[in-house]
Amino acid sequence: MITIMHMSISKLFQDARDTGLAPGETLFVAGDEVTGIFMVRSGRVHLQRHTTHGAHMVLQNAGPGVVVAEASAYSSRYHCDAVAAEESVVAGMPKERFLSALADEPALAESWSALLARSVQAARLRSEIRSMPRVADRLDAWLGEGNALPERGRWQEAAAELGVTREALYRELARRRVKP
Amino acid sequence: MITIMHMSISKLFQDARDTGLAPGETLFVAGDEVTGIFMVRSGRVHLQRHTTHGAHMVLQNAGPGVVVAEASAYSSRYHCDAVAAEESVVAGMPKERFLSALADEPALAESWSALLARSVQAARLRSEIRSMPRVADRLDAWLGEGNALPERGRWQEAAAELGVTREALYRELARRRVKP
DNA sequence: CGGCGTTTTGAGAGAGCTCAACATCGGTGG
DNA sequence: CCACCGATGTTGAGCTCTCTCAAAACGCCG
Repeated sequence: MITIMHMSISKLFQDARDTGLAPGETLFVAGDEVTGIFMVRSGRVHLQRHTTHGAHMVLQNAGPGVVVAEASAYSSRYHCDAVAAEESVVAGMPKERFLSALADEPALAESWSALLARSVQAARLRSEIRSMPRVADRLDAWLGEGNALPERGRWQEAAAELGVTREALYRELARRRVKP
Repeated sequence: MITIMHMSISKLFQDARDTGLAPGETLFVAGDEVTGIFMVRSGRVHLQRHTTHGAHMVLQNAGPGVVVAEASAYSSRYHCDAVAAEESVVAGMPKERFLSALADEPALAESWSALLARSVQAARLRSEIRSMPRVADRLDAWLGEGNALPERGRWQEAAAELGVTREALYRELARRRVKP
């Protein structure tokens, strides 16, 4: 069932305009007007917000088939930044066209609602993970949710997603290597 | 506009069945089958999950007019517990009836999607708050978001919502009383 | 080889968590 | 009215853990 729902939203983006993104390239930043809705075709796009002193926190990790910043469809301006974590391609379509398509097709609207509902659960899970004080607990909960540690050279991204400093994650990983 | 969207979902619950909840009474627990959708009429219902050693964490603070566990509409079973934080009344309607009403009325479906979108933003904000290491920062961010400290006798609830221990919140409040 | 970014490791300080004692308040029942 | 009781608020001391600053060791690529 989930696959079917996923398919119908994907189909809506079939004839959308594709754009390539280089690693680190930004799709939009907080404050920008919301004119389009984007779906990741390949690669990975991070929805993030800046904290104090330059550090950034990941609020959504959008892989292939995932809509970036779903919640912005009903806002006039973005609340976060979106940047490509790697070489990516995103499909974009005008917000008005997207919303009218939902209004015309009830089945599509239901798929969209179900997708938003899963985003709510994902975001709540993230907040649950981040309220754990110990890095070890956060990592366990994150790994237990189907997430996997990225390849070497990208561990910092995992740290940002867990809401901890790089050093703290490195130490935890070292601790696990010697004493699992 | 927000008010209008809010109204239409509320109207859907006009002829729903009301149930009273005593303080501390549970509406449902994690694992229960999702048979109905609930909206808070009066009082306050907390959506929460148990952590280790009995402490609980608030994932949603549903006041009057707010739908409890919106994300569960597309799940077969609940992922969290819902308990009344105070004397409350909730309106419940069968899940099938709720979903078919959305399918029949496009305007209603759009309101529902917009409501889910706001829940996503709220949950993301919560995760942002909880990834702050200092209690003072969490409290500031929480207060800056329209939240207010509850009356005396319910400060622990605020602590649960901020994801900190009671003592930590008490100390921070004491710190602010003497040196604002 | 020489940068540049990532990974590793060290040391110190800060802040929350835990356990614990005690005060305060509200309600109950003798 | 007062003693008792439970829950909430308050404060203290110690521990643990992360954060911060800092300095290396790798690893990759021009």
